[in-house]
Amino acid sequence: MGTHSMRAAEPGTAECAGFGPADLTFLLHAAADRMTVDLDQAAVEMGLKDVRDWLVLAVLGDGQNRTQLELSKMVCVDKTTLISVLDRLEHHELIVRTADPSDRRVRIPQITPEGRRVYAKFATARDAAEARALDGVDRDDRALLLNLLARIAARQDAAVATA
Amino acid sequence: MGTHSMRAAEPGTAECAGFGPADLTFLLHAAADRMTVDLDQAAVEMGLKDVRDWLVLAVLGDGQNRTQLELSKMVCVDKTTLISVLDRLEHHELIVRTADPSDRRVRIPQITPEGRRVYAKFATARDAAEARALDGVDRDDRALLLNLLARIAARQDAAVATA
DNA sequence: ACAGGATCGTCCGAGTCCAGATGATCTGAA
DNA sequence: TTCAGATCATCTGGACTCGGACGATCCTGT
Repeated sequence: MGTHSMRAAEPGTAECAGFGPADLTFLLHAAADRMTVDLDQAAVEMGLKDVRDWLVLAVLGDGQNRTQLELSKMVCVDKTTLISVLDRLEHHELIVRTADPSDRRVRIPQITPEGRRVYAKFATARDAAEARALDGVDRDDRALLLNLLARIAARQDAAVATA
Repeated sequence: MGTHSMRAAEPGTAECAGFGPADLTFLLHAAADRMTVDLDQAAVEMGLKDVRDWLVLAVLGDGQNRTQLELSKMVCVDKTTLISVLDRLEHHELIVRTADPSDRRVRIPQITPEGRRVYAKFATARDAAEARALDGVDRDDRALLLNLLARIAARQDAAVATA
């Protein structure tokens, strides 16, 4: 996309009428959309706005210090958009922006205890959603799925190859 | 989403820094994003705007008559957004909006010969992108991947279950 | 025949997104 | 030191998105 959404057509009632081209890109979007519908709903139920809010908490959860810029790359959200996410999380006191003593430009977002609590709560909703999505799929196949997805997601470059 | 983007952070140079939570939803988005970066680029190179433009052509390709509403559900694009896509495609004479003789409300978008030509051209770019993404993955695993994705994408309801 | 309601495509307005600019700060070379 | 250029977070303007409203049309019951 550059960058465009390809987001769900019908959020709540979301149809995304069960098929479409057996196209990898299409199926990835459709599947992602489907999951997001569930998780966004769970998010609002516990005071967040989006799955993205939760993803940020998830990344922050490991306690490693990260620049906002690093964070934006990790969660695949534009740096300018991330600002509003962090503003919201900070307002709800789920994170705090601390100053980096060694570089006064950067702000290090850190998760608060309350943030951890919300994160954990949301995690169970996520597990439930994944369980529903993969109902009847055995452990090996699930592992393979995640493996392949991670592989595709990790292909940093490739496009530049021919250049 | 309802509906939000979770789109790529850095479109062109797109990083989406190689990892993130081993979370199904996250990986789906990241993988979809990665594919989209490649395909969007291919799209603009041949005069389209988005992968979505191409997806519409793909769905229209089978020659079946479809309502714009049906179409919007199929490609997972909001019905109002689809209008601008169709406007653009029509302007480039890749599709035409024909009238349904049996219902004067509906308009049946149909692909033109030129549309088919562009579609076919894009298909090779898509194949190349998929080949790059799944390089080194054997045939069985690819089939399983597509299978599982289709399965997740097809889960129409589920959310309404508890209600 | 007709009214009430559903469904089609389209439009509008409020909200969201992002490319690029801005200001503050760091780094390295002179 | 000083200064030019990189890099951080943030802001801003213009584009995009989508929920809800709209006219046109169809359908069903009476």
